[in-house]
Amino acid sequence: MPQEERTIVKSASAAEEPNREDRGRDERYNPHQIEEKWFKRWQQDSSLYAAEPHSSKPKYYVLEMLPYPSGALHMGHVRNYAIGDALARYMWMNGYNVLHPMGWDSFGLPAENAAISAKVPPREWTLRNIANMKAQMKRLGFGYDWSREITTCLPDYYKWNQWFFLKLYRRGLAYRKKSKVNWCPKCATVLANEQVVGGCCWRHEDTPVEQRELEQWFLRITNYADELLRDLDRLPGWPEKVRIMQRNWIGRSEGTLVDFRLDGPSGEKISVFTTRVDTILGATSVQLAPQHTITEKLAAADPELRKKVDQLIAEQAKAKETGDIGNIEKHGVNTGHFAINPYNGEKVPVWVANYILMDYGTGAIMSVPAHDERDFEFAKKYGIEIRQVIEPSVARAPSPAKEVSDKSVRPTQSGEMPFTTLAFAEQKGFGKATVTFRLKDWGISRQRYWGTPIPMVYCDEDGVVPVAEKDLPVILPENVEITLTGGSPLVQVPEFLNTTCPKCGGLARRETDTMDTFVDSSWYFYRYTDAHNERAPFDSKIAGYWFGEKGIDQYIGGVEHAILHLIYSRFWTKFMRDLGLIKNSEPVERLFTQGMVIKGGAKMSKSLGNVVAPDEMIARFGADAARMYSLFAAPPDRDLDWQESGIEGIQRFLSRLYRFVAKNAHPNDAAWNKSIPTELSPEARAIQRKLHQTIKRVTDDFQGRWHFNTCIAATMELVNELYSSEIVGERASSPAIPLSLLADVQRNLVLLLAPFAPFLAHELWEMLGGKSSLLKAPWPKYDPELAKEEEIEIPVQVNGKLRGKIVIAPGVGEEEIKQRALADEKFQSYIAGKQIVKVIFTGKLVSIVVR
RNA sequence: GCCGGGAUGGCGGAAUUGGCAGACGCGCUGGACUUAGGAUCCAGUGCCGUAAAAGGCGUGCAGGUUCAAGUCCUGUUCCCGGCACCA
Repeated sequence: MPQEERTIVKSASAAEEPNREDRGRDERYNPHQIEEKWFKRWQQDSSLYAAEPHSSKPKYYVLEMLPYPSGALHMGHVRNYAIGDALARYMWMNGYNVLHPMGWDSFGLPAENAAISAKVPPREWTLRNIANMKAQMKRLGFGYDWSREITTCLPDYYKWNQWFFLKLYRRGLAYRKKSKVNWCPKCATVLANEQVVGGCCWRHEDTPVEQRELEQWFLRITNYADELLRDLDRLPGWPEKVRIMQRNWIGRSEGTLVDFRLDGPSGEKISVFTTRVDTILGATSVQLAPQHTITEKLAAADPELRKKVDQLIAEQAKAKETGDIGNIEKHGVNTGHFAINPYNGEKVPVWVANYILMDYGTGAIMSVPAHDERDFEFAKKYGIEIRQVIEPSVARAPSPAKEVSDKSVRPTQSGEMPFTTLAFAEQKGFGKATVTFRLKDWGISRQRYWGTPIPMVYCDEDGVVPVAEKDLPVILPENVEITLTGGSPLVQVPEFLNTTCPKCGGLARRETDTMDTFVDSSWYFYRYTDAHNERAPFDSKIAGYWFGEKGIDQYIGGVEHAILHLIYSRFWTKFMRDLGLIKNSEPVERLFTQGMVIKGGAKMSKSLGNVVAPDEMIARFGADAARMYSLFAAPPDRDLDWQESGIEGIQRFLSRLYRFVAKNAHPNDAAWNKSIPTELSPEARAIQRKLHQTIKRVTDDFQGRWHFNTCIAATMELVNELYSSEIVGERASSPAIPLSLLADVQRNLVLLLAPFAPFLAHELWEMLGGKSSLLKAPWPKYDPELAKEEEIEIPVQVNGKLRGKIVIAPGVGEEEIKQRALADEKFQSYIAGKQIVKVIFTGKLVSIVVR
């Protein structure tokens, strides 16, 4: 690592103190030297972070989301992995058998883009990036079990994607359908609806998505829609925020499908979905999405209408583009045709409107202006009749009752009608109760090279035929030219394309589409448990051990994956359960979503020029400081504003700690390992008390709230106390404290910091004479007796205002405390001559109320 | 527009159950050490006020409940994230 050596030299010279004898070189904290030393040692022992296959210890599976190997880690990764690593180390120290793996989500478009721009084959580019990022992770000291590393773009992994696909196909959960798909002209590929951001490609945010019709493979995630929804209630370890987002994404809605008919010789059906079939007599128009098939037909015969519809489509696209579809200025056009209300035979006008979305429900609605605000707004704008048919009318709309026309049906109470109207519809056969979901089937076909080949074959004789399991994997060919033109590059590879039919042995074509990379990440965490299995994706027993009944103990990642990745993973888990591979129904018991790393209030981005590179931070401050700062600057669930001066502060703290231990470690002294005397001087006792209070605070904040920032702050306080103490700090000429206590304080302090700054902690542990490995040294315990204060300050309020404090010994009774407060001279000016209404003591504070 | 989260000193943040607002870090000010300090150590640092005190004000804004509110309630503004006019 020549680059790092250079920085070591640089930083050493920057802090150089030529020929100063008063401070030995040993006392200066040199993170690069320390980190290099431990880096080398840890390199030599691959079993260090390995999970035990058979263990009497309780298991703990801690997982961070695997990265896409884009080339280098960014600060968001560092933060994510610093959180996970701190937790893994904490659990190791608490005696758990910890599984803490890492891998690479290594299929995907950027590799193809790199192939085009840099002329590097995707595989080579990807593997090079992986090597670089893996080195960065090791340099940062993250404790992963690399023997379980998975790389999704390699055949030993993607073979099982194909295997799963065949299972899905056999169960009818994978199917082909022709459908309009989102087409990104830049990627020259199809995007899932979920991958469209504001009408634009999620990767090319300024490229509007076009619509094309293609034959696609879909996975029937909707078969699991109800279960995916229901089980959200069984995930108390997930942030409420994420559960709500998923609930909204699934979007279950109970209502009625009603068939209107187009008035005219064709009498075509117009199905509408409504949750308020009880208002159907108030329907005064039917509204179609601009892309509706009936819209298309009517427009085909009417050039004027065609023009207007095209404009509506353009408006809708524009609104989607700006992400403002929810706020679209409503426009519509009257087709001049009518639809027949099946309930009363009434003819109502058929409109086409820009706010009706083709991809929700049936793409058509009945418009009931008196009982729906949006319909009301539209009707007012275009002068469509508003007819109230039930009580009450639309909430908050300005009294539409006034505009009820002569044709009003007598209003009934809301809720009276749905049952009878629905029953009537079902009896007459023009409507039925329906549950719709917003969730759509998962389109996984990609017209890309760098992905898992879909293991299907097209034969002129036998049609669509699955590849035989024994012939897996279908290997992705190498040396493929990537072009930007549409269609999959695999079409251009005859050796791949041309094959034989598994059924008849005749000539056949392979499927040239590859799979969405969300397939890879939907089940990767099971593979970690048994990463080298060649006969199955994983062994059920082994996965069963690590997943238990509830899944991964703790999953940590960015909130941006709250919906897609996490809902696909949940679906895949349920599917694998139904296959009999696993017992758990959910993949993740506890989920943690960390905040973003920002700089100057803005997301880090190349265009803003505010990107902070981890390598640079490591070079300047060391890995420990970089990791620790990312935990200190904010609680982990909040956004973190990266401040250079902040990480300098952390480095200062680590230096302070290092110097203290360098000066106060005396492991060869006979008194060092003796037991701590029970009788201590008040000064020594104060240090001991602070230590035990610190252990309590760090443990509580780590365990309960994950507020690593306050954990670290607590250890800072302890170090400050040590420095300012009269008996050990700089002020003390020689330590006037029992060496055994001095040893105890330092050892515990180092243990408390081990999850956050592993390099320095190991170095100091060694300096303190630690023999066993720090990694699995037991987490410190505090003694509540030793943590107890000897005197307690009780604040005293008079009429709600703080007026001073009294000092009491622990154990003094409530009455005495009240009396002491009332009698105290300090408060006489506030209470003398006034009537004391009451005195409150709550255990923390005395409150005197006077009149 | 809907859903979710947030707003606390000059800055990042702390305050875990309604009980001392501002822990810890940064920055700033002063001092010590020093040829030097951008190293290190010590002290101070919410705002107004004062020679110093006393005193007053203070958690986006306006109200409310309470002996007591950053924390609970009602209303409201702004910022961030997500989204779906979802019928």
